[in-house]
Amino acid sequence: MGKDKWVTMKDVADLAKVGTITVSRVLRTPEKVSESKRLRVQKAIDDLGYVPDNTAGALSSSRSRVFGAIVSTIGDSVFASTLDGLSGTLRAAGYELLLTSTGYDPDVEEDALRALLARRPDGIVLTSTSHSAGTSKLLKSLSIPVVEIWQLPPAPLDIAVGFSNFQAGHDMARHLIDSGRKTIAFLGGGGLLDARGRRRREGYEAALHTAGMTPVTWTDQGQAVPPGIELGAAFFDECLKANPHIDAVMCVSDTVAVGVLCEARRRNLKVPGELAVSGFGGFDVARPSGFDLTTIEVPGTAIGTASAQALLDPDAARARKVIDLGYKLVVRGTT
Amino acid sequence: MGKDKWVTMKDVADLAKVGTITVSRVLRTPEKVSESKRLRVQKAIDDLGYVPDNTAGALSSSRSRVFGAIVSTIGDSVFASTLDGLSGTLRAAGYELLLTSTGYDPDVEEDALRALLARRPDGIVLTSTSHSAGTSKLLKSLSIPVVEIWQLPPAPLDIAVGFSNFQAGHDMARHLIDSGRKTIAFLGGGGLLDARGRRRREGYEAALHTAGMTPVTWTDQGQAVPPGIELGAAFFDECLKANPHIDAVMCVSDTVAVGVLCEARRRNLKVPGELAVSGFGGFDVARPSGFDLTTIEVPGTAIGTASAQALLDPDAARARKVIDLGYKLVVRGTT
DNA sequence: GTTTATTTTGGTATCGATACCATACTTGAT
DNA sequence: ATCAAGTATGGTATCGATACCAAAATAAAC
Repeated sequence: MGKDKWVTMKDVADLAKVGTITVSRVLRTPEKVSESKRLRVQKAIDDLGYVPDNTAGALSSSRSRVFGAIVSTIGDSVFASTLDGLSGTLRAAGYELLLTSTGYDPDVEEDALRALLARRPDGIVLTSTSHSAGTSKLLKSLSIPVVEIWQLPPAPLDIAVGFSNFQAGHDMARHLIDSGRKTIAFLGGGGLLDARGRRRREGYEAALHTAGMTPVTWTDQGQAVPPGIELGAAFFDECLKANPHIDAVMCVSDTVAVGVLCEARRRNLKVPGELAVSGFGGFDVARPSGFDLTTIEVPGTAIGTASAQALLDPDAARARKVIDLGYKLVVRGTT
Repeated sequence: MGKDKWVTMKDVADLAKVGTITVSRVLRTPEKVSESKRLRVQKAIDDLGYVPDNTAGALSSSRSRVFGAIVSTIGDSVFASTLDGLSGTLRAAGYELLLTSTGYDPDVEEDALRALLARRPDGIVLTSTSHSAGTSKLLKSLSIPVVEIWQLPPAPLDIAVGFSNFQAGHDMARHLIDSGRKTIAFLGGGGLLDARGRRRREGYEAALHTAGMTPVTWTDQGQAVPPGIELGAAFFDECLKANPHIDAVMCVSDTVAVGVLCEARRRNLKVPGELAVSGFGGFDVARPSGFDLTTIEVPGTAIGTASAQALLDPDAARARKVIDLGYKLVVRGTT
């Protein structure tokens, strides 16, 4: 076992023959310390292998230099790119990321938030935009920046970074309508758990409504996890039984779309001749699958870096309030 | 905006007419407090909306209830499942996870570690097993558990959780040899960055050597990121030019294997008739791709939960030192 | 050379919870 | 009724860094 004693700032100060506060300044605001002392202190730090204690610093300065993030799952590749962007940008600025996942259980969110707040973070990132009453109350009482990412909420609590799922769903539906499809179904996005998918579906419904068409949606209300490939195939199978003359399927995600495409291939349906298929995501399973899927590409990493900047400079971000990074409708071979 | 004042433990104690220490005990060791006082304190906590300050608690108890993790990238789906397992198990035990990514830059590791140690974590998880001299020195001087995950190192610093990449590479090569392949190439795993992939390749080389066969490896030494699908296809293309009579390709990852399979399809090579292809990973792109890929499945989530347990009960874990969770050779349609 | 502005430096109180020790209060046994 | 053993409770010092203010050193201005 190693030594249990940490070198303290006082040890460094004594060795360098300065006051502790000077050591503190060398680390935080080196430009305010004369060169000679700065070098002496730096040498003492190196010699002793001093590692500052931020828990103490956080207590006295009430700035923890930590940001908290609450995501549904880390494994969800959607958030993974965002987290990379976030963590990278924050680390470069000397901050750390405290990560909590709720595992798609909305009841966990408030608990997770309380646990996070106990660490007195300098800011919080949330990936969900609908919160329980307790959560909202808690968030509103905070004086730290709160950044809601991915889905742009109608009334952001503080700062929002993302894009409009509704608009994206609407655009994709328009694309299918404009390319002459007559019966367009929507698969997935039913669960209350996934507000983002639901908004996409609502965009789809609005577009069809405007065009005088009847929405056909197929979803498993009770799902506890986001639908996978198998589920996509099954949805499509059932959906086709109920509505045989469907000529386009808009999917809540690329994963579901790949399932549909597999099932379509099995049935020898010509894509896009007899059936158009679209996805959503643009960076997960679509490319490796080899299906040349029409999809909506979302700016995952950009959301990460933009929200990091919002956390680091909340006033600048608050001036904009809602930072819409848009998305890209990528038309490829399946429509 | 909002109020800037946090409710303190003293406020709760005053309202409940008890000492601060009793409030502390209600939160940490409720069984040591009489029922009447416990209820009174609990009510005061709820009424005031008290959120404890763990930064203060960490300072006085020198237990931060935070664990640190250093990963190469969060986005890498390989670690994502592990992180989910880790974070989930830790949160259930009342701990938080401080996450840092090095972005495949080994020089960053020591910096990241220092930054992490400044938060005085109760334990550390590392995804890399070869460390700089400075990093090793730092790690050895710690009295907290250090868990190295994924690749089992020959000499673990403290506790190791994972499986043997060498053994896995060896097994897969044996499988190809046993099924009668004569010229087996290995794609990828060359970069110094990816110690895990390199170990797989070394296992492959050992197996071929034992069988009296000549290894054919193809890799881009200078790569800064793990090879993707396109690179897999390109590797295979070049490799085939140099060695036309290859009848099996063992890939460092599923992603590379999918690239090879795409290229093989383009060239009308019969799989597995003319060419056998194997991957590694078992949970990322292989399934969605629709190729029925023979691969090695690795216990991603299990590594996460097992390392969480190791952090929470280091003494039990240290008794085993190395926790080998194994892997699964899954023979499917491509070999 | 003296005064004024500016920079550099250190002492001490403080942040909020917990450890440690001492005291008050139970309970059960004699 | 008394004492021992155990449990419940509170007072106070403490963790390590930073804020705040005051003092000292230096530079600039006349």
